Amino acid sequence: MSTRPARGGQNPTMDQVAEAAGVSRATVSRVINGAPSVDAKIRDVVQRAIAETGYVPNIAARTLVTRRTNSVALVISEHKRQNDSSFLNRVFTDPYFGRVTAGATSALRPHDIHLVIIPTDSSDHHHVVRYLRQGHVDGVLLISSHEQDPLPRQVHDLGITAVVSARPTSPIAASYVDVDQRLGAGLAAEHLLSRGCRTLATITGPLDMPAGQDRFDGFRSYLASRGFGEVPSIEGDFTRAGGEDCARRLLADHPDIDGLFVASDLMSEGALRAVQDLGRRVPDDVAVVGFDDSSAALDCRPLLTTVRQPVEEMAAEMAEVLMAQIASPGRLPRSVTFQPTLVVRDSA
Amino acid sequence: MSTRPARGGQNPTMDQVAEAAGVSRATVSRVINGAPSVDAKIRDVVQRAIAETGYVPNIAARTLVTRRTNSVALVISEHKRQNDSSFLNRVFTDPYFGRVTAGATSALRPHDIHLVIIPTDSSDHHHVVRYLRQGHVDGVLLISSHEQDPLPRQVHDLGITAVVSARPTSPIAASYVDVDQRLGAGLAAEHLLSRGCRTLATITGPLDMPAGQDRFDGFRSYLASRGFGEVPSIEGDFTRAGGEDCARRLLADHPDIDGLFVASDLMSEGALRAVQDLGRRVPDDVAVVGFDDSSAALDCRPLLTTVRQPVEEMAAEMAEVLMAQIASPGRLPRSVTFQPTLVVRDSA
DNA sequence: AGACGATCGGAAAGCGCTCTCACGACGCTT
DNA sequence: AAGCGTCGTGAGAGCGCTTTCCGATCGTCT
Repeated sequence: MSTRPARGGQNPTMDQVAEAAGVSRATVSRVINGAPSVDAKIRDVVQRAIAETGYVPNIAARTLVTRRTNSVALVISEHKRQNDSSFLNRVFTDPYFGRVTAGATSALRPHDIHLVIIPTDSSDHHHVVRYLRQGHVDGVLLISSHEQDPLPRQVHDLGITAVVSARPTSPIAASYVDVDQRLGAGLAAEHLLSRGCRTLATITGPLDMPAGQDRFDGFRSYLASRGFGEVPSIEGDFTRAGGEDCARRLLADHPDIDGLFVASDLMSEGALRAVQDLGRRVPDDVAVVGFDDSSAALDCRPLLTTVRQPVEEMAAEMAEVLMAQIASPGRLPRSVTFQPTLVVRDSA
Repeated sequence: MSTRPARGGQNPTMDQVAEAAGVSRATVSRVINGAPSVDAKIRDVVQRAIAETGYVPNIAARTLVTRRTNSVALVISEHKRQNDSSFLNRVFTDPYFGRVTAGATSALRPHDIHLVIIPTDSSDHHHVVRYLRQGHVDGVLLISSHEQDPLPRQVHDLGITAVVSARPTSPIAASYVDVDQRLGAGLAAEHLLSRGCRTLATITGPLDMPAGQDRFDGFRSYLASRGFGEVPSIEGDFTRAGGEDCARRLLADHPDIDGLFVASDLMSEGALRAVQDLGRRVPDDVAVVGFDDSSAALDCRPLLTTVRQPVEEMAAEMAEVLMAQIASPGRLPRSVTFQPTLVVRDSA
């Protein structure tokens, strides 16, 4: 910190370190990259020189020759809805993305790989694509939740190394990590049934998202397998306010509901509020099961019983798969599916 | 999209474009960088060649010579609290950061500058510092809300071009953008008084954050200037759950409160719920004024009257100042202060 | 018609790094 | 003692781009 670089405020280069240490540039490079074949004494001298000069490698130069940037992008591709001033508000308001970031970071950190977070909506895709093509990153973790999203296909066609957050809806040969959504929804249904609920209903996610669709299907098929017919349902939007609104309407139309499966914790939080505002007790009058097990589940009163999606682990796995893919480009794509679990708390 | 690059899957280089267009590499470079002295016909030919080959400039090579990356970092430096499994959860749960991102992006986009979002807590600072020193970005937008945060000073000492989100607590010569916090709190106090409230109280932000401290001070000084003495206060944590808890305790100790200033919208949301759970009507029994005017204000019932902080505009201004600083490195640091305004809705 | 300036394209030098290759020194075998 | 392999180091090419410097070409003025 004391010794500031020479060269008119510019950072010192490897040549200067080499000169200071009395060795060649190649040796400095070897020390920095941890090559094993460097004499211990020389390594010390070089390291001292590095410290003295305050040398930091210039990654542009390094990237130019290694073709590795040691960073990967986390692209959060969201769909812009109407009456949604900024999709960034949604991204920065839903705990899901924080969990993804945390999980990915934890896997990447040990390998000294940086995570570049890039939220994007459809108006923005070409910017992102350009960014990716310019070689800023070695690969992409692509969080794409919308069925119609063209980004996964684009990224794939461009030959950009990527791992997607869910099974792609169009048949492209890409690696992805997912949770068994249908199983999770079945778990919720089973639990509601087992605690004696007989008049079930569900607030689904947006049905143009695979996650919304699959959870809805999973819920219905489980009930069908147990001899139940169709149950009331209403399509939500994965937001707190939306959940509240849906619950209110659902209960207005079907006052006898005693068990409710809500396809996300955030919506559950709103739903819980509506149910209780309407004078019903939770879980005695209406039992509620959410989906996610995010921090929102703990913000609920009563505490939310919910289907746990191991988002952090899934994101970490995505990162692992991506790193493997980057290391061996010829590698065949593969998919990993995680099993959800039921977390029983107070709401059901 | 049809013509895939040659060179064994590698991206095409400028040389290949030059050959395809029948010109020299220099001319291709000029076309790409919009140099004025290129003949229109030649420019067309080159552009066609670029399209045909699917050429995308390699930014590592470009950065190496220009010493510009055309991206800036948005470093969100948060303090890790106890009982906080992941600080990322806070970052991705508070609408504030989405607004910052949106504002910065809008200013940067026209200049084709990328925003690299980097959330960090104290355990992580050296990673971030290394990232910044390696030259990944041309400058930094530093969102640092905590008084003790060493990052602003570190960044400054390292000579990294940066703009900070609030007046630095230690006296360093850095550019910053801020809102007049005290004025905003005064606005809230004035409004409560003007609508007839006489027994005021406040839920503050964390008092180790300048924002928390200043809003508290501003509120008290305004009241003092109107002849009021000390009012009940309780320190919150800028979270929804914290706000609810604080309101509950405040009202338990001081049942006669009829006007409440809550130092953030997120806390207001919780406080509003607590107040109403306790059987008080809002605003008739207790009037509530928040601070931020974020999306949370519209999630409140009743809709929240709040002090608007123009976060998007502030972030955009930060980006502008940063770009100016990058363009002319010798430029003296400057600060810009925005004025808050009162947004009257239904809660007060 | 000649000369001069303006305009435009090309050659080539590097930006800072990695990594292959060559080479000297040393220790071992035969 | 001569030959061989091994280890540690240095020299140098080259990654893909920008940019300066020059030369060529054109138009214009006297």
